[in-house]
Amino acid sequence: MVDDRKLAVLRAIVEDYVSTNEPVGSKALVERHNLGVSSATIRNDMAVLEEQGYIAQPHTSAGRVPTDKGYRLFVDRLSQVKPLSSAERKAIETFLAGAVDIDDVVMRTVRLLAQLTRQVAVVQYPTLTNSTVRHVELVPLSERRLMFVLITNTGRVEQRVVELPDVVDETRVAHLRATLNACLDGCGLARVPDMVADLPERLPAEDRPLAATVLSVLLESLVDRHDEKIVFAGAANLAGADFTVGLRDVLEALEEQVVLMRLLGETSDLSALTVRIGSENPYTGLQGTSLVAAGYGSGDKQLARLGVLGPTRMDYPVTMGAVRAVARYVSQILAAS
Amino acid sequence: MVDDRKLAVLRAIVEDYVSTNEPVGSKALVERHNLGVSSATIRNDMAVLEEQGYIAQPHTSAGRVPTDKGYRLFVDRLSQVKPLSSAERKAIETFLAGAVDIDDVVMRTVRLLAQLTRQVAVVQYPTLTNSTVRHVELVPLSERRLMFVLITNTGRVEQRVVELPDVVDETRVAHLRATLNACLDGCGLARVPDMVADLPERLPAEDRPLAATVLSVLLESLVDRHDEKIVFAGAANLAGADFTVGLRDVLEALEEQVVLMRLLGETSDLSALTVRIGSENPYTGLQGTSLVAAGYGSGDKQLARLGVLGPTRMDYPVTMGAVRAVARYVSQILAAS
DNA sequence: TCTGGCACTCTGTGTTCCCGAGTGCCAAGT
DNA sequence: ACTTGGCACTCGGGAACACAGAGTGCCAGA
Repeated sequence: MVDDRKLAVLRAIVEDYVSTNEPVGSKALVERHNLGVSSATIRNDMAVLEEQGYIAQPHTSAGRVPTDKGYRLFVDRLSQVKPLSSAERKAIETFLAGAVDIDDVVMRTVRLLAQLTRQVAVVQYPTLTNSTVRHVELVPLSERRLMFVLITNTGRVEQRVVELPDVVDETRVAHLRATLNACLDGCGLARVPDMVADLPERLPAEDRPLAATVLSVLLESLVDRHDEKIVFAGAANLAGADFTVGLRDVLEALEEQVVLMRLLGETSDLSALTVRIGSENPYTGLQGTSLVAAGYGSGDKQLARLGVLGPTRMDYPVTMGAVRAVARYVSQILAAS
Repeated sequence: MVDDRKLAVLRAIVEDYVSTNEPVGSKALVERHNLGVSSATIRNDMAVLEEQGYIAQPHTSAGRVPTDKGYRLFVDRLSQVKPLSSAERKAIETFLAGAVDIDDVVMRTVRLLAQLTRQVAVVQYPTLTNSTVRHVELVPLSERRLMFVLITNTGRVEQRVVELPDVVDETRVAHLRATLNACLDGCGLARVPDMVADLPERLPAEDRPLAATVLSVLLESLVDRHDEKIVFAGAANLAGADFTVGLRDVLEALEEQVVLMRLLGETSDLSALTVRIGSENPYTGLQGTSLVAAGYGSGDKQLARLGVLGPTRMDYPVTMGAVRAVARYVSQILAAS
C-alpha cells in the first residue's frame, strides 16, 4: 500500500508539472487527482520521494519538480505509450505516401514528426551497410572525367566525379561497367570491398589503371560519410521552450552531425523505443533535453533511427506514441518501394 | 559642408550602434570619432536626421538608433565592402576544395558561410533550368518497376521510381534508354519538354506505353520541386542576437522553403550583391532581419543565389565581403567540376 | 499510519524613489 | 548663418522595500 501510493504521487507530479510547467505542491495535488488522502500525507510521501532523488524543489517552499531520475521511473514503470488518434494516423499516411524518392521520404518524415510532436525531429538516413547494390553506372562527362553512380535497393543514389589518369575511350568504360555490374549486382554493400578486391587482376592489363581509379572512388564513397547523414526540422519549436541550458547549445548540437550521430547511435537495441532523459545524455549541451527515438527499416532489417528531441519536461506518453507510429509508417513506405 | 557632416554623423551612428548595441548619444559620438564640432552641433544634426527618418530614438532621452532607411543609406553610400583577410580566403578555398559532389558543395558552402559571418547562412541549390542533360539512365528494379535517373552537367542527379503498367523486358528498356539519350544529350532542361513531345510517335507501337509512362515521370521531375530546394545553417547564431520580432518567427521562416525562395528570388539583378534591410522584407516574420545575398554560378551563367540572414543591426561591410567572396569561390568550384 | 493545525521560509510582484544619460531649446559668440 | 555652452526637462532602469501567497516541516492527536 505504501509504495504504491508514492508511485501514484510521483506520476501525478510528473503529469501536473508537464502540463502546467510550474512546481507542484501537495495541496494542488490532492485537488486535481483524487488520491484518497490529505495533503499532509502527500507531504510526507513527497519528502521521502525527494530523499530518494525522484523529485526536487527549486527553492525552499516551492512545489516539487521531477528530477531526471523521476522522469526515468515515470517512463519505465508509470506510463504507457499513448496511441495516436485515427485522424493523426490518416494524416501521417497521406503525407508520407506522396514521397518520390528517398530524400523526399526523409524530408517528409522529419517535418511530419516535428509538426506532430511540436518538437525538434531528427531522422537518420537509412544506413547503406544493410542495403545491396542494384546498379552501377559510369557516365562519361568529358575525355578524362567520369561520373560514377551507385544505386542501392533502398533507392539511395551515391554519385561521385572520377578524375581519370588518362584519356579513356567509351568502349573500355562500357566494359568496366558491365564487369562491375556483373560482379556486384545484388551484393551487400558490406561485401563490396571483398568482391572488388581482385577485380583489376581479372581484367586485361590496359584496363587496370581505369579500374583502379574507379574502384578507389567507389570504396571511398562507401566508407565515407553517408552513414552519418542526419537531418532535423522543427527548430522553431525550441523557441517557446525554456531550457536549463542555453538554447544556443541545443541548436549547436543539432547542427553538429557527429553529436547527433552519437546521440542516436548509442542505443543498444535498435528496434525498441528508447528514451534518453536529460543528464543521461552524453553531450553536455543537451542536458536539459530528452530524446525519444525508435529504429525504422524495411522489412525485418533495421536501417536507421529517428526521434524527437525536446525539453526534459515533455509529455512522454504522447511523444513516444508519435515516434513509434511514424517509425512504423516509414518502415512500411520503405518496404514497399 | 552641411550635408557632408550629417552623413558622417549617420555613418558614425551606424558604426557605433553596430559595435556597441546601445543607442548612441551625441556626447559619446564626439568622443569616439573626431568630428571637429561640439556635441550641441551634433544634436542639431541628429534632430534633422531624425526628422528625415534616418534615425530614431527608442524613448525620449535615449540615444539614437538607425532606422531601416538609415541602414539603407549607409549601405548604399557610406560604406564599402570589406575584403576578407588572406587567412580567411585560404580557409574558404581549402574547405570548399574537398567537396565530392553537388550536395557536398552546397552543404560545405552553407556551413562555411555561417561560420564566417556568425549568422544564418542560406544557399539555394543550383537551378536546373540553366543546365543541360548529361545522361539519362533507366535501371530495372523489378519486373514492373524502373528507376529513372537524370544526370545534369552541373553534377545534379534526379531520380525517380517509375511504376510500369506492364511487364517490360530488358531490351525494350535498353532501346528506350538509347533513344532518350540520343534525343536529349546536351539538351537544355528547359527544352526537354519540346524535345520529347513527339517521341512516342517515333517509336514502334509496342514501345509507346512504356515511353509514355517514363516520359510523364521525367516531365514531372523537371517541373516539380527542385528549383525550390534551399538549405540553411548556423541557426545557433540566432540565439545570441535579440530580434525586435520573436526568434520563433525567424526560425519558422527558415524552415519554410517557400518563404526562403521568395526572399532569395525576388531580386532583380542576379549577379550583384543585394541587401535587403528589415522592413524591405516581404515576409512579416523577417522584419527585423536583413538579408545579404549574391548570385553564384559556373562561368557566365548565374545558377542560383546564396546569402546570410542576420539582425538588421549587422556589420554590413564585413558581411557583404564574406558573401561576395564565398559566392565567387563557389562559382569557381562549380565551373571547374 | 494518517490528519489538522501552526509557524516559518521563501519567491515573485508591485511600489517608490532616485540617478544618470540624453535631449531640446535658447541666448551668446564667431 | 553656424556653432557653442548652458540649462531645464524627461524618462528608463536599478535599488530598496514591503507584502501577499504558496508551500513546507513538524508535532500532537485520532
